[in-house]
Amino acid sequence: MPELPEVEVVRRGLERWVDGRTVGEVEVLHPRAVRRHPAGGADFAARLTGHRLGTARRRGKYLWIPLADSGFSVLGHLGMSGQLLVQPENAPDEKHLRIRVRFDDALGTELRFVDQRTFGGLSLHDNTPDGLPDVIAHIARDPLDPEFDDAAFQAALRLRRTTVKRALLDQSLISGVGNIYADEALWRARLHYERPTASLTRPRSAELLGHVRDVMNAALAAGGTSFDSLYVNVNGESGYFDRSLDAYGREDEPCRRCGTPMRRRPWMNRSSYFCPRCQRPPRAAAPVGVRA
DNA sequence: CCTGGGACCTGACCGC
DNA sequence: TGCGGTCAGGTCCCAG
Repeated sequence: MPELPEVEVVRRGLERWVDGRTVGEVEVLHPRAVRRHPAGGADFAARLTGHRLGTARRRGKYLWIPLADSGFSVLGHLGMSGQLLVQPENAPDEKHLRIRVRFDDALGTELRFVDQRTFGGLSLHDNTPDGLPDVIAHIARDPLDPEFDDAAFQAALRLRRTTVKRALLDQSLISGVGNIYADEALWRARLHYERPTASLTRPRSAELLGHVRDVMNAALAAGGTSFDSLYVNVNGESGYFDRSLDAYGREDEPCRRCGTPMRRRPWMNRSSYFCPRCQRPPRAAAPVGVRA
């Protein structure tokens, strides 16, 4: 479930609570939680034990902790329902506790990976020369990365033969955007989710990118978006940006700009929320790829 | 190559 | 009360 702002909130929690600590013992309680670690749970636990954790980093929705004394990292993805929690050692196990990391110190807390739907997980990977776990080399920089290349993104967008929301969710083009913030940015930009990317002018795509950044920064300032206790920071607390959403989840409620009831449309096994007046569907165009 | 559709999971909720 | 259908914030893999 979590998108970039929620993952960043978690990263900051890790930076504060586990930075510099040495791993004492690792328990893998569900094999799916380490399915991206091909050598399996026992290998994951053995290779992680004894290492000192460095400062947590993030690209898009991926998080990783470089090991301070080695050339590899613990990579994490929260999937749809994953949580990384720093809990007192004596706190009862969560129902969906999948991995426990104890530390070799006297602070009395441990790191827990909890995940109801098991789409997320942890794994160990060698770092590339630029300090990125090798398996996420294909993930694009995210829009809050100072080195994100706006011009390259806009150019790539125009070359795609797809629709704008699909492009926003394509993590190899721009990372960190998920279903909520895609709908929010499109609403702010007054763009329908099915607008062909090739029809976006440079000013339009620049404006859209600006809205993506604005909505993510605003969500970050509110501690992220959360509708229930499924998404929380490392201390188990929810963010409150859900109160500021303009599009996502607002079916039949009035558009905050024009008052027209918002609509929900099934879209790629999920939903798209939009204002039918502010975000007009694209006119049926000539089939893409047809030449005169 | 690129694009779109389905698979992978558990649980909550709704109507019958 | 139970049952079946739908929905949920993501990513990967494969067919075309």
